[in-house]
Amino acid sequence: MRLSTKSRYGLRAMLDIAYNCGPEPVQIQDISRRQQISPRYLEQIFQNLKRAGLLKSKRGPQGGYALSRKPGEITVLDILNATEQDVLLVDCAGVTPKKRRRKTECPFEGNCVTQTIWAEANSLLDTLFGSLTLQILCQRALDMGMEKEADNRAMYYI
Amino acid sequence: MRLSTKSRYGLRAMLDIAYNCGPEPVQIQDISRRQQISPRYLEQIFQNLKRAGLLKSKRGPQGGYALSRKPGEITVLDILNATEQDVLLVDCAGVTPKKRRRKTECPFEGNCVTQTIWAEANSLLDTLFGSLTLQILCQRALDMGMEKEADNRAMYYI
DNA sequence: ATTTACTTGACAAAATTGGTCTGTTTCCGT
DNA sequence: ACGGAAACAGACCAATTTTGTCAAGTAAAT
Repeated sequence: MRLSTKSRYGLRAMLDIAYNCGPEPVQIQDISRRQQISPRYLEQIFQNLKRAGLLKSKRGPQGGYALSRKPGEITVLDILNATEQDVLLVDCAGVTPKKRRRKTECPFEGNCVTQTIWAEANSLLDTLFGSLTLQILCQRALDMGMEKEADNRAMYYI
Repeated sequence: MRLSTKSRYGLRAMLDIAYNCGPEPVQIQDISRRQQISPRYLEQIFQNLKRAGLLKSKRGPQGGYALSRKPGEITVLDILNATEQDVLLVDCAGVTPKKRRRKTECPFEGNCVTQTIWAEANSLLDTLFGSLTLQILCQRALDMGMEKEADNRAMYYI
């Protein structure tokens, strides 16, 4: 019952972009440096986020990644869905798991009390994560006094 | 972010005991048969539950396991804590993980926005699971019309 | 053209999960 | 007292997942 690092890193990275950058694209390197995440691994995570339509990318010099929607329109749930392959606590509780794994079909399908519990837990988490947008997180970061690093890549070329 | 089978099986087994049996001990075999769980594996799970003080055992013939407290005094959270080694979604969000693993110390300890989110989620789950007792689950099972198998082991010796 | 950066996908070490097996200890009924 | 029924302890193992790394390409901008 642990979140994968992909999810944790993914959220950190997305928040980093929302917090530090405007609509212009940021390079992997920058995020990697600020968030202390291996650039290779970040690439991989960003692929997931891109496929999910949360990021858009631009190639070539001065390229990079940018949010494809406004921070207020991206929820933590969106990000988790993109990075976690099992968002649900338990297979049998959800209607449609992304991977139809179900190798061990539960023999008590339908009349299982414990199922109802896991379903409750899932819906609780969905509600929470679905209500948290990147905008809200940015606000919190501001309140916590997290310093904002201006997007001054040029600085490194002086 | 999935629950281990130990937790799921553990809860099913505990509910089974609470639902089907009185204070007299039940054998692994019976639960195994009713819940379709490998007896060997169940043994292992029951060790955890026993160490956590949720089950008491009796050896020898007519031995078995029984709840060590009343069903109203055992919560789902108790069971998860006993069977899951990581109840928390994320290491850095909890004060005291059972295993002090922390190999990858988070570089943003303390001033990390995402931490607050995981902490919120954890506390939400704790509240839910902590409020659900075996008694409540038994009631639900009754309401769902789950048939109760009387503890008639003698039946098999006719 | 060349530089820069994204893309794809193979590879792999390490941890975890899910489960079995062997043997030991304890206790009950006869 | 003794034989068997059960719990107990712990080693063991295969499969999967996680957490990455690496190399070789491909697209875009200058």
